[in-house]
Amino acid sequence: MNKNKLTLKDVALQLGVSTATISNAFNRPDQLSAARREAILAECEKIGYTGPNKAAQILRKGRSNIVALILADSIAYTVSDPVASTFIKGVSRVLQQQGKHLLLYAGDSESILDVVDFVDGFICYGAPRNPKLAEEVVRQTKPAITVDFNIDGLPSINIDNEKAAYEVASQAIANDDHVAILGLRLIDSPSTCRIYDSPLIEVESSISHRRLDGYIRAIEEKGLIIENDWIWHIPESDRSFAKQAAKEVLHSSPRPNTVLCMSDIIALELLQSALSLGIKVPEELKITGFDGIEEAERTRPNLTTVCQASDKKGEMAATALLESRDKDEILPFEIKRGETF
Amino acid sequence: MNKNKLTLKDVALQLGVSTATISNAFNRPDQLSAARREAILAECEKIGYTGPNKAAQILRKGRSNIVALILADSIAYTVSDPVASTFIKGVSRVLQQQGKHLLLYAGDSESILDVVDFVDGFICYGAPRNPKLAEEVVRQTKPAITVDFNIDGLPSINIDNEKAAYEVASQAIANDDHVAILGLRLIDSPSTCRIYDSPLIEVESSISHRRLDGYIRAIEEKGLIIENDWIWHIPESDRSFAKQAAKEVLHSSPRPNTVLCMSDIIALELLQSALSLGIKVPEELKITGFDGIEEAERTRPNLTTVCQASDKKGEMAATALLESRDKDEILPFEIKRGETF
DNA sequence: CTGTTAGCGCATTCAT
DNA sequence: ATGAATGCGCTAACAG
Repeated sequence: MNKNKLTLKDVALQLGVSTATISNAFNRPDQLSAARREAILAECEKIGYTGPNKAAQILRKGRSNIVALILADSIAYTVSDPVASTFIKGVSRVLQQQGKHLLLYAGDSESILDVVDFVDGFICYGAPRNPKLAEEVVRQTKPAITVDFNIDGLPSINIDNEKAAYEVASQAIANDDHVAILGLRLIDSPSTCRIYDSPLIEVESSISHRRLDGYIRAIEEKGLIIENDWIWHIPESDRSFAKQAAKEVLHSSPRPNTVLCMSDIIALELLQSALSLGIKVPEELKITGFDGIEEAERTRPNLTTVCQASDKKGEMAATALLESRDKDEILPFEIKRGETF
Repeated sequence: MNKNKLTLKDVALQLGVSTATISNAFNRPDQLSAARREAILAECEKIGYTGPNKAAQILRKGRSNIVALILADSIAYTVSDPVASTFIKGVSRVLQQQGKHLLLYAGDSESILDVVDFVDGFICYGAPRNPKLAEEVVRQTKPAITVDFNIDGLPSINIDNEKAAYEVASQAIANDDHVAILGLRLIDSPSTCRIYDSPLIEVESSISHRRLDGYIRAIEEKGLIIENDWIWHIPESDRSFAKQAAKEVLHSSPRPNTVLCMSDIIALELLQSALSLGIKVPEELKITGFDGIEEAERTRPNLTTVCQASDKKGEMAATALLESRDKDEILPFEIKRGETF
């Protein structure tokens, strides 16, 4: 038994036909008679040739069937985030169904240059932590699509974050409430803190700032105002950061009775902290979340939140990329009324 | 501006040097003077050549820097499983650090043939749902390693599941207990059920069966016996399946007062079901889990479980693959005593 | 329907 | 330290 892999040429030689015929047997059934094709494939099977070398095909065809999913953060962080992993779920479902492969690409990598040549396209899920990646995606020529943020001329998939935030806040807030906001990545700080007068970061296309806009619109519409020291910045949707923020809010005086949270993870930490302090939810504290993760339905009381169907978003992103759709999509959201107000 | 990508040849021509020199400038710094190299790289930067085409490199060098992680199940299922995603976390950390890329490969795919030619190696995390994949992994020649199961001559990474199960069970069980087991993938059934006399599946290398062995050894050592109708089969570590099983156990008579669960997800569902029925844990019901997921520490009461450091396992798997270590590893585990017994 | 040929873009001898 | 030539394994044109 020969350990050296058979090549198309070897096989052609052995079967006494030309390389093109073997190639066609595998790639273009219409180029030869079914009988001949069957015979050839059977022979190949017998001699242990499993088909044309994929590496060579990639070079030759310029297509690999690999799609890169560029994440906002490291892979490590992303796979343990329920929203992101639900998105990945949707993406992977479509890709697998279409015979495509999924390459996970960290948003804090140096560069996409080492995959751009062999990948078929890019799905960018959230603004990559390393902004250089976004620039590189624009500069290259493979199809690409962004989700939850925008890049120059690329099609994008989003929900209307401003409107969603506005709606959930509107429903939660009463005219005489004292409102606080637990925000996500609002300013450039590695730790949880009130934003005070710190400059907001990447304000243009940041979903957090759209949500902030929506919250503030709702607040002002009730005739209230919110000062910057009642707005917290949380560097990432991580439980321990969130817990810190929750603690600060609940121990600040006067204690807010309505807290708008920019993610369910944050809201759940706040909820748990509040309960363990004996604060009654929603009587003494109303809470809204954002995202609609599964865990938020399981808690008691369950969370009122903005449901965005992340898996659908993933499916849509993959589909849009594969069909090279070119227009932006705004996906619907749904306010899911729970028991936290 | 030329939209056609520059090739090594183009650049060589423009700079008036040979292609080999350009290639060496990028790949083999020792083959030319530092000064010359710098000059060439600078020129390349200026004319917009970002380096040798990776697709061509894959063919030429036979290396892509892509590692395939073959999962037991679909990607969709796997990313939302806390144990698996923790494992991925560990893998990805090492890969990123080594400049390797991660291709997620579903265990229910048809075949690995369409990636085997360009991938640098395989990490197989759990026995793939499609057993053909495991065979294909053996037959091919790229480095490969298995985790949580075994394949023929491949190195593997495991914990001693039998011993871990034995230890946690030993600690939990008292001499006059009535014990039940909530098992995972014990028989070939798509739904939750007691195993009765159904034939056990893939008994040899299945971690579930090793755990079962350990549980039973502990039980018998206490002078007890467990009948097959007190052992449940749960098709996958999924909350709704687990909830069903929990319900069955808690409503069976006589109700067991000790339940050994083969995953934390299962244990957590049981815990929650028990509490909502007003059953006191651990006074009326002792529960053990398996895995040591984060959520199991957060619950009240928190779970007594077998902690296996899945992220370390992932790191170890990636490292072992990249360094082509050839021997099996048995990783340590730790019984984490919580409040559920 | 089949065979011949010319690259895809590069890395690596082997000369110089 | 450098340049010319060879082929990694395949596919798409084209010719027959």
